[in-house]
Amino acid sequence: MTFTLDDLAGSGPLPEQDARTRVLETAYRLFYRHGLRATGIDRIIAESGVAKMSFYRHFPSKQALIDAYLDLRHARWMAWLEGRLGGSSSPRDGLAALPDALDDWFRSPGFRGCAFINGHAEAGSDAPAMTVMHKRALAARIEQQCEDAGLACPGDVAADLLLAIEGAIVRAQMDGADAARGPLHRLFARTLSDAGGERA
Amino acid sequence: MTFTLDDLAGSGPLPEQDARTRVLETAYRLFYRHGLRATGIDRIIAESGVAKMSFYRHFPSKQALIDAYLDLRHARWMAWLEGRLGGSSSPRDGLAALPDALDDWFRSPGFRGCAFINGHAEAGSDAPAMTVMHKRALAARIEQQCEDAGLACPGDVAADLLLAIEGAIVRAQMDGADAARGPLHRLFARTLSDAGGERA
DNA sequence: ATGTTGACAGACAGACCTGTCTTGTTCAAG
DNA sequence: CTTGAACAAGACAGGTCTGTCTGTCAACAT
Repeated sequence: MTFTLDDLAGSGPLPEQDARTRVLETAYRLFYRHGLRATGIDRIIAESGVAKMSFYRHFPSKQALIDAYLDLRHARWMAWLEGRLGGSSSPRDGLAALPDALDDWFRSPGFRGCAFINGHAEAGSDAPAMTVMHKRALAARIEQQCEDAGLACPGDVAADLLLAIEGAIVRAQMDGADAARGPLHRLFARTLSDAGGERA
Repeated sequence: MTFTLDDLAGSGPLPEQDARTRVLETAYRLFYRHGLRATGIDRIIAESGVAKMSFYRHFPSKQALIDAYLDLRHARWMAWLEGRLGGSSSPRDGLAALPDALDDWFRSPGFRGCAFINGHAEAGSDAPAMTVMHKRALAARIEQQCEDAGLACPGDVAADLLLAIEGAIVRAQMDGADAARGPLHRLFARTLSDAGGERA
């Protein structure tokens, strides 16, 4: 399944959900759209239609909510990647389909870059464990896909692709999806070509 | 000249400088190290040894100081790039020398990513003009270097290199310089090779 | 000598942010 | 029916943030 990543939380949370879910979904939307520091507890509480004490019953602090948000973001992002990677017939085609998948993401209405890159940038000099963890997991997943595809030097290829992915996310965030599309496709084609597959 | 980018403001500002310079240099160091929102006016004032009214005489608001900081950062970064780009004998060698230059930056003590990517991430949904401007200027400079080097499709090559540069900065920031070094060199080599030069 | 200019020191206001507490309501299990 | 858990609404405290204001001082030009 290939649901979009940022649309699904675009509208307000359903009032049918329980308090914790409403808070988390509202935080998911506001944290991603406006940033961690710029989003105050009061706004999350107001927009999720929840009492302050209900919030603090489920999340002992704002930091706990941020952690839960990043956990959820990680789970959804990896599930989205899995859907896009596994949608092709072969592991190598799955890798080759990544640029188009990312391009779809870049053009989705609520796109505002990678939540973990943004979170890391906001965190300043203190190291946020979750953001690094997400990138490590992504790197491991890409490398596994390279191994499954039988590419030469899967570690190097995965590192190259990952660097291109990060660059494309940043380019799309700052200069629009069109600025990332061409370079990302070319860099992927060259890297996969060098790794032993046929050139597109 | 190839001065480092983040070291020079590592120690406190010299008390001999005038108030505006001391404020700006302190902001340069604190904004980059801890982020824009996390750095309060009071701290900048205290660490620069300046009166609050002196600060507000030179900068009408915190946003004005942020703008001045980004201006200074842009000027210094482009000057650094110019020194690294022009240090080689030919324009093409200048491009080929970029991965090593960036690697030096990634390993410099105060490195914490690109100030403009970080600033853009902090700004949230409102568009900060300065951050986009910096990337446009960088793109134009790289493209000009590609033209000077006589490469085929200089626009495409410059876009590819720029995407690799952004990716390397993010990878180095989140996972260390070693995570960026190999992929950046390989992506540069492949791109320059495809553009008509000899392969390293 | 006197006025001007720039700077230092710090109090202060108003807004915002996190987190605690109080009060009242709903609803379901015992 | 009673009891207790989850929840809504909102006051409150303590801190921090930006930006304004009042004084004081030293250098310097007229």
